[in-house]
Amino acid sequence: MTTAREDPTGRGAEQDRAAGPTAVRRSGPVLLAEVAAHAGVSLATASRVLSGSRSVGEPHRGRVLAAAQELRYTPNAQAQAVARGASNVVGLIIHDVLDPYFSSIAGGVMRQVEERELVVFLASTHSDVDRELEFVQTMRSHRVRALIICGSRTTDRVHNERLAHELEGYAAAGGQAAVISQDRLGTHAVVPQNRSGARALARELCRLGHRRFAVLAGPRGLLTSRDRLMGFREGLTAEGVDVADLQVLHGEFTREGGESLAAELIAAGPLPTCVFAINDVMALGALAAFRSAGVRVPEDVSLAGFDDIAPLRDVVPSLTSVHLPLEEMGARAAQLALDTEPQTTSQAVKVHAEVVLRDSTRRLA
Amino acid sequence: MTTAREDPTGRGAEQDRAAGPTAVRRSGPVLLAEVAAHAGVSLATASRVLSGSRSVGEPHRGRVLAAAQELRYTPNAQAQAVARGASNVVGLIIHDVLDPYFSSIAGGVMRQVEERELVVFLASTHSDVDRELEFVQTMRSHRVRALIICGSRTTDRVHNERLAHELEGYAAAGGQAAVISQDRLGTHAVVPQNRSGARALARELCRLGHRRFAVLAGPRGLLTSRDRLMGFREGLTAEGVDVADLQVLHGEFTREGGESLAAELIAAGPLPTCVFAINDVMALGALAAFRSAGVRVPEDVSLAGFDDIAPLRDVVPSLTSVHLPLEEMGARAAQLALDTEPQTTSQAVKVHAEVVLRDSTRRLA
DNA sequence: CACAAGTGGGTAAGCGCTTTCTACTCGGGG
DNA sequence: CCCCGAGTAGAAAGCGCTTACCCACTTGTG
Repeated sequence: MTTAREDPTGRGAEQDRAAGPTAVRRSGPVLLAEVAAHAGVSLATASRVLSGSRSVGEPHRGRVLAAAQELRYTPNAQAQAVARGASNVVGLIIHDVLDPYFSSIAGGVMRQVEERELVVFLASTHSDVDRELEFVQTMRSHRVRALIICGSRTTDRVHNERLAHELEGYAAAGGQAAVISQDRLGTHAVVPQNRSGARALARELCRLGHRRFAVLAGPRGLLTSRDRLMGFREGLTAEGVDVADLQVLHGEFTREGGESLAAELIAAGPLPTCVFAINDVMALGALAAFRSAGVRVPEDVSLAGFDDIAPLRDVVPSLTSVHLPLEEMGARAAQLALDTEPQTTSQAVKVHAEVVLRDSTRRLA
Repeated sequence: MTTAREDPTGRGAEQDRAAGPTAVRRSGPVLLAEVAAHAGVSLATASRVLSGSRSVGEPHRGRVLAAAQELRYTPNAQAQAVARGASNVVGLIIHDVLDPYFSSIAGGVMRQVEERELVVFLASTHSDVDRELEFVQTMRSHRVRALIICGSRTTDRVHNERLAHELEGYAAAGGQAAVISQDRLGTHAVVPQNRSGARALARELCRLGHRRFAVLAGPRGLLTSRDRLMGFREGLTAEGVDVADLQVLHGEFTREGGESLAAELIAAGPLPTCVFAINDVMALGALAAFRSAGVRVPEDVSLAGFDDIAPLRDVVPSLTSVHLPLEEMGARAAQLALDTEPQTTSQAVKVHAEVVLRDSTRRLA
């Protein structure tokens, strides 16, 4: 009784009387076994030639290479991963590719990944915590060798615990993870200095003569938003501004969020002299709202954002913001996850946030 | 020699009496075999419960689920793919995540992919044809069930043939591919009507009274650029404008490209009344160049772009462009690649390009 | 009450690779 | 002349999982 093992090509040994080149083509990808058969060597030898794991003598080596070429053989990466017990894929979880904040970070990650000849699994959560969790699972399932999660963390305790639990499982299985924005998940972390950046921004704005501020903040539970707001308050206090009458409006962390909050602000009555949108995307929305309401920036109101995203370059008036090296942050996170030895304790890299004053914030007379 | 291999649970094969604290934990992920052992059932049963491939009776079913939960089992997706002979990953090849044109398309693709509970491999070529080829190989290697390639195709014959060859191999192995921008690769295609869009744009601009134009075009070999230029020329001719003195400058297909071409244009002497940048990213660069040279848009020169990318919303003056439903194009490509039966002949979907006149192009007196 | 059809469990044969182990051929030193 | 590596090929045992196949056991039916 012939077992399939003895017929490496996967074709029937019996039916295939003329086992030569005219053999019936199986459908689907070409197998290593077919290459080996074509070259007249064993499976092991073919494997060794193609993956270069051991030297193979010249008569054989050339034949295998030729056969692979001729048959257009492409190794099955999944099978290789299973056999080797190690994959060469990296997971990247972001909120949304369409948001410049995330695409910049993704760009930085991609560069690092490409340098190492790995591939990346991209998943976007659209700010849904359940999807986030689900994706971490998926990534674990695919045994990604490194996992990078970026996107503002929340104060949602239940979710954070679940996530930490999941990441622990991932780490236990030998995976490396890096989170951008928060370092309380037991993984490596790249942490932008949101609080001190916002503090510095408040100081600069006060020095321009502003005293009456409004903040367009993100959802209450968002850490990034909370930290920046906190820093901003501290900065104001330090400059002697009474924080009691600081207007704080909470809304979505998006362009639309910024737009509608600004509209609210306009409708609410006398504008403050300066508005701080907690991130640039919201600032752009606010700018649009101001423009369509006939409120001039910076003549009627000054406007500042945070992140210094790329599209800011083309906006008039140029927007004051707090610069974060987004691509570099992505790259850094990738490095942490990729270049650290598995058993090392997790590292946290702080990223400086630098105030950049531009035309959207004017000096008060 | 490790005996642990022969006993997947890492515990005694018989009763679990010796288990407990002394159990030797293997490192790495939890295996299905461990779950099965923990639940006291066979590997097959555990597999059936977890993947739901066959009904399993209640005493066992519950035990397996509990064991999986307790041990935090996560199936090895790679091994599943190998065993099942089918993967659930989709490949997406773009030029650059940082370019809004591509990130929009990617957004559309992602949505479709997520709806189907698949994952995506993202690769960016940075406009390097060799990398493109390489990535197609990689994707083949990973046996992605669908592959979406987007990014302007070139006239480079050698490369196109290699690519077509590679894609043929991919298709032969049962893969589905869709290309955005060109339909000559034997795959499904989503083809924006670049030529007719540019033609319509030319007509509208002429109707605004413009006669003297300059085109900031991309690299000569780029099909997208070539088609748009051709359409623009046709449109001008149709409106009775002599194409002979149309200024055409070739440069990079990027913001910097647009910026330096515009600078060249300014330096070269008297400006035409209207400049057509072959895509929006270049238009934004041109706008910046004009601004810093003190050339007012649209007072001194009108400016139009193509694609209608998202960041255009925040630019002043609002930019005239030719709208392409980018996200939808990505979604459409994903659908073609994912919902078509393998043996069907490849389809080409044409995408209408709609002129949108805005403030950057003025009517001449 | 024998018999076909239907359930649900285990055994083991795969999936397409890698890698260990074994076997064999050579060239030299004792 | 034999024995000992060195070097290289092949057989086969994995990798972690799915599933065909088999069998013991219900049920329902004539």
